[in-house]
Order: sequence, then C-alpha cells, then structure tokens
Amino acid sequence: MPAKRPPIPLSRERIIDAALEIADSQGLRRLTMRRLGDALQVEAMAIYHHLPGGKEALLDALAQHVTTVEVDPSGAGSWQELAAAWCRAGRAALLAHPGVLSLAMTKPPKGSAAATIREQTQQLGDAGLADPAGAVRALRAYVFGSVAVELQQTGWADPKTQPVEPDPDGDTAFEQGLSALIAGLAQA
Amino acid sequence: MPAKRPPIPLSRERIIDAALEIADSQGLRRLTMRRLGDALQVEAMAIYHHLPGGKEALLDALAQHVTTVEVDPSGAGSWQELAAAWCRAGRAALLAHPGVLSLAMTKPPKGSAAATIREQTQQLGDAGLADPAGAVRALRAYVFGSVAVELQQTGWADPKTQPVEPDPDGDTAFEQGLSALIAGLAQA
DNA sequence: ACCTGAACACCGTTCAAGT
DNA sequence: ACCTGAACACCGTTCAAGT
Repeated sequence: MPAKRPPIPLSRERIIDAALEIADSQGLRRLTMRRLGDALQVEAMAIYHHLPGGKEALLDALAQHVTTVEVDPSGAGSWQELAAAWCRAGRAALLAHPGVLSLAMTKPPKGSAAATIREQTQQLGDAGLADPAGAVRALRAYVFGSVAVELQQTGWADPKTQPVEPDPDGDTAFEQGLSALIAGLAQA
Repeated sequence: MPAKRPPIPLSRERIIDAALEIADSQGLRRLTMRRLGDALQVEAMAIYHHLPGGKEALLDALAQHVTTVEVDPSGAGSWQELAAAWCRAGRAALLAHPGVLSLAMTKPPKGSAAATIREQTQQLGDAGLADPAGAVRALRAYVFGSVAVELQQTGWADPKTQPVEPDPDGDTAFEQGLSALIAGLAQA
C-alpha cells in the first residue's frame, strides 16, 4: 500500500495551471474557488494565501497567460512575414485554452500581455512598417476575432467537454483572412 | 401622493432589456437573477415563468440580441460597400451593449443571429463576391475582434461603470483596418 | 395564468485558529 | 509561513402554495 504522498506545496503557477485545466474542460462557469481547491488537494481558502487578489486576480492571471507570446524576429525576412508569425503564435496560444478566450478578449492587457503588444509594435516598426501601432491593433483584432469565430464554428461552447482538435478548415480560413489583411495593410 | 402604479406585466422583452442595462452598467458578473428581479419589481422566481431555460437561456438571448443585424443591400453599389455596411452595422450593435460582448463572441450563433450570417453571405454572393462564406467569416472575425480591442483600449472593463462614448480613434482605426481587409479580400 | 415564499445546494470571502 | 473550519452574505433553481 503506497504511503500518503507528501503534498506538493501550493504555488501561483500550480494554481493557474489547474484553473486553466478546469476552464478548458468544464467551462469558465464551473471554475470555482472550491472546485479549484479540490483539484489542488487543498481547501479553497488556501488559494488566497498565494493569490492575494482572490478570484478576480486569478481571472486576470489566466487572461495574461493566454495573451503572452514571444516571437524571434530574426527568422522573418519582411514585416509581412513577421506580422504573420506574431499572428500565428497569438492564435496558437489562444486556441490552447479555449475556456478563457472570453477573458483574454475582455480584460485590458496588463504586465506580460501589455509587454507582448509593445514588443510586437517595436519589431514591426523596426521592420519598416509605417504605422506599426495601427497595424498591431488591426492584427490583434483579427487574431482575437478569428479564434472566436473558429471556436464558435467547431462547436466549442462554454460548458462542453470537447477537446480542441486542430481544425484544418480553421487553419486555412485563418491563413486566407490573414493574407488578405496583411496585403491590405501593405497598401495603406 | 400618487397611487401605487399598477405593475406592468412581465415579458421576455422587458426582461432582456433590463438584463442588458444591468450588464452594460455594472458588468456581466453582477447580472443576477435576483438583481434582475429587483430591477423589474418582481421576485426573481417570476422570471422563470417567461424564460423557461433559466439563466442560460437569458444569456443566449442577450448574445442573440447584439448579433442580430439588418442591412438593405439596395444602397450599396459594390460588394465592397455592402461588406463595409454589414461590418459597420455589426460593430454598432456590439458597441451598444459592451457588457455582453463576451457572450456574443462565445456563444454559437442561433436563431436570428444565425439568420443574420446567412443573409450576409447570400447578399455578398449575389453582389458578385467569389467566396462569400469565407469572406463573411473573415469580416465577422474582424468586427468581433476590433470591438473587443476598442473596448479594451477605451478602458471599459467588466465591472466598471463607464458609459461607452463614441471613440473617434476607434472609428478611424476600425475604418482603416476594414479597408485593408476588404482590399485584401478583393485580391484573393 | 402568473407570481410568491421557503427551501436546498452551492458560491466568494473574512477571520480566528491551528500547526 | 501556510493551511483549515466555521461563518456570512449571496447565488441559481425547485416546488408547493397563493391569487
């Protein structure tokens, strides 16, 4: 008979991971401090010790987690390729955690999420784009929106249990719209 | 002293209007069956009589309300103008009720919302666009996303009380990205 | 037919208390 | 320092009961 395993100490990171798993598999509505405590083998109240802001801070952290992305600009030959790389990375991060998309789109970007936007703007400016701030705004809008539409279309509704299979239709639709938008930005 | 005014009978429409007002002014998190009942001068339980699906049905109805739009195609000379008209109408409907944007983007379109998509696709096909379904998907994505980004930028966060003032920056950013996308669709 | 009151299982969060 | 137990105000929803 195995001994009772010593409890892994709670941490901000473990809390966020467990919360993402619950939101993705059961929907944001079922992400509850008490359920989160259960998943972490701990009373719900213990969470407050590691996340002082309570549930609101947890939701902020989840939004930040799926909107923080890095792209290495050295691989891209033109601002068009660079913009496309940022968009693909952003889409992948959002699709990885469909349960918290609504938070990602709703919460104003803070911390690492805001840093992501600044870096993207900087890189596109360096790559020679005339209005990088406007472009980043348009590209972000497209990424958010296309992921939302894709999840609507694949039938991932909030409380369902469907894992997100990579959707070839979603891929090509995304790439087509993306080329269209980038082509349009080049003419502006 | 005025007499106690006779209670206006409850109706699905009054319920939805009151719910939108609460969500817009106080945030979706504070939209509660009990608070909704208070706003309607009625016990919360009375609502179930008019909205059999309970709160889930209410949220569906709210999403439907802000994603249902009509556009008269006779005013547009080209599919480009027609597409722009649909996008502006869609954006206006979403901006009118910022509190339920996350529902609009998350819930799969049903009923009149689905009908809106079908009609838009039909009209753009009639106007000569080659792949109307793909175009509508890209345009919807852009509208959803740009409204989300605009609301993030104007600082409308879920629980705040800010009314949505028309944002000239949002207007021009929207129009610029929109022209870019439509121009790109023309080349596809 | 339409609304209410009481009840149930469940929330988020506090606070004092344990170790 | 880190976690627990009990408590409080508040949820969504049911069901029998009122009118």
